This record gives sequence, structure tokens and C-alpha cells, in this order.
Amino acid sequence: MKLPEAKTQFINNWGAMGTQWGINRTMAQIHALLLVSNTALTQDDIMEQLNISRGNVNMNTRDLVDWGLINRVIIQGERKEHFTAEKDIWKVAAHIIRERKKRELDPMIKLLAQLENIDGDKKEKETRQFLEMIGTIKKLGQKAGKLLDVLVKAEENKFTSAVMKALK
Amino acid sequence: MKLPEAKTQFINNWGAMGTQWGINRTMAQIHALLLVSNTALTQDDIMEQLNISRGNVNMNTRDLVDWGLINRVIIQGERKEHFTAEKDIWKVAAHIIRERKKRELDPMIKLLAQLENIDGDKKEKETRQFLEMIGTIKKLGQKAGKLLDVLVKAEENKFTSAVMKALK
DNA sequence: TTTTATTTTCATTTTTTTTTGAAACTTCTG
DNA sequence: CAGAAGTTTCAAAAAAAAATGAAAATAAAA
Repeated sequence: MKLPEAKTQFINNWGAMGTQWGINRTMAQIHALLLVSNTALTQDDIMEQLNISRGNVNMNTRDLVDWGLINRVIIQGERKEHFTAEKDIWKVAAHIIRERKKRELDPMIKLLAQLENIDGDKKEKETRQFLEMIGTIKKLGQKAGKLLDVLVKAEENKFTSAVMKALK
Repeated sequence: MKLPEAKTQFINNWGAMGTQWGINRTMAQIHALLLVSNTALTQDDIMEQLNISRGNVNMNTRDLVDWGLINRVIIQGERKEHFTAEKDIWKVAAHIIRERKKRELDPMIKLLAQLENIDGDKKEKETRQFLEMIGTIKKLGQKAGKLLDVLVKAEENKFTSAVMKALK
């Protein structure tokens, strides 16, 4: 396999993987494209390489910037704005973890805490069972959250060492 | 909030959460419903409680059984088949981790390994950069995989202790 | 075996998500 | 300031995913 084909493969598979994780295909592809590109790319470059519309590029680059996964960069003398991906994969992973935790895990835990406040006879079996289920899920969520915090708070290459510790 | 309302809230939010993670709403809802139900439920029960069609229930229960998250149970004297959820949340988490790793992470790592086999001048900057990127992602994937294995291989309540170790 | 109850399948419909593209808007340049 | 270049927005179209429901298949009962 030649380099360009390998890049395409990577981009497409990254896109497919994305969909399985609730990330839209194009967004994942743009991210992948920028990851394996050595130069900063413009909207037009991305449109051309992935065969997608300007609006699509614009929306998804905006989201990726929001997620902190790519950056707008200004290039001396160039009028158009360019994009680059954060190339440090460990940082990328940390970003994604931090964001998804904040947007999804934390609110879920909050909800579970609310559900623990039902008014009802705690002597009743059904109530007890429900509260136990909710409580256990909340505990699991909190534990997972802490684990993610550790992974993420550790600086750059400490990411590795945090993981390595867990493997001992 | 009363118990039935709390259950409904839980079911709906679990469903919404599911979609964000690439799991279809109904499948997540059925799982949630069975989690907070003290009795085993039939297709008809599920149809009624969630207001969905028979076909839908059938497909999604099948998938949930495949994922190992719910079970078909036989009840003495009853003709219809019943479903129950695995109630041990730590086991549920372990199941999900194991399955998603197997179906998604492992194949991705395999692909990355293939992409490392490009034929091209490894002295060339572009090639080197690509290989480094792929290599780093693969390494991250492998490390994540190992971490997940540890979390999952640990028996039941050891899950907790594995996580706790990582938090030290 | 025939009837009846239950489950499964899958072509079709519905809903949801994503993409397009042209108009509106903004920013730069001469 | 006028025009050109670039970016954003968003209603409408297209595509993808999920749900329906009735017919087919299967399993149990009579």
C-alpha cells in the first residue's frame, strides 16, 4: 500500500469508527484528515479532499474547534483561514475524555442523585430495590469519573504512567 | 417525585444517553426498563410500557441478549418467554466494555498495524510523520485496551479495587 | 394432526440525522 | 467607500437509522 492510499484508509476508518461512538462521520473524517496532514488546510482543501460541501466543512470544523481538537491558524500573507489538528494524540485523548465526561457523565450522575430523592416508603421492597439500583449506578459513574480525571489530570506523558500503574 | 415517575425518568434518560454513545434509544430504554423492574417481563409487557411495536421489541431484545445484558428466562407454567436484566451493574459494565473492545477497539488496532506496512521511502518526511502518527495512535489504543482488560478481568467487586488502585 | 399461541422476519414507512447550496453576512483591499 | 474574497447560516433535500406491522415461521396444546 502506498502512502496516499494509507491516508485515505485511515480517514475512512476513523470516520466509520466515529459513527459507532456517536460522532458524525464527517467530523471524524475531517479530524483524521488534519491529523495526517503535514500542512494546515483551508475550508476549500477539506472540501476537495473529502468531497463535501462548504457548509458541512464549516459546521464540523466549528464543532471540532469547540471540542478543542483542531485550531484555526493564521498564516502570514494568506487570506483564508487554515486549520490544524492537535498532533499530540495523548492530548487529543485527554481532550475528548474531559469533554465527554463534562457533557455526558457528570449530568447523568446529577440526574441519578435527584432520582435518589423519591418520596416513598423506603421500607417497601420495590422502592428499596430501585434506590439500590440507582445508587450502584451512581457509584459506578462516580468511580469511572474519578478514573478519567486521573488519566486526564496527569500531564502529557504521565498519561502513560497513570495507565501503567493501573496495569501493575 | 414518586417511584413510577422516577422509573420513567430513569428509562428516558438512559435512552437519551444511549443515543449519544451510538446505541439506539429503544435498546437502551428496554435495558433500563428491565434494570428497574423487579419482575421478568414479556414482549407484550415491554411493548406496552414503552409504547413500541412488537418487531422493535423483538429485534432489540435479541441484540441485548447478544450483548449479554439481558436474559431470556423460562417461568414455570407460563407460555410466553420473559426477559430479565443482569442486575449486577459492575458485571453489566464489564460486559459492555468487553464487547465494545472486541468489536471496535481491537479491529481498529489491527487496521493501524496494517497501515504501518506502507511501502515508501521511510527517509521521506511525510512518510515518517504518517508512521509516527499511526504508531502513536496504535500505542494509545493498545494501552487503553490493556487498561480495559484489567478492569474487566478483575472479578466482580475487584472492579472497584482495580479502579481504586488507579486512583492512588 | 389441526388449531392456537407466540416469536421472528423484513419490506415499507417514519423519524432522525446529516448534507447541501445559495443567500446573507463579514472582512479585507484598493 | 465599492467590490472582492471569505465565512457563516439555515431552509430544504438527501441519506441513514429506526420503527412498524402484517405475513411467515415456529412451537405448544388440544
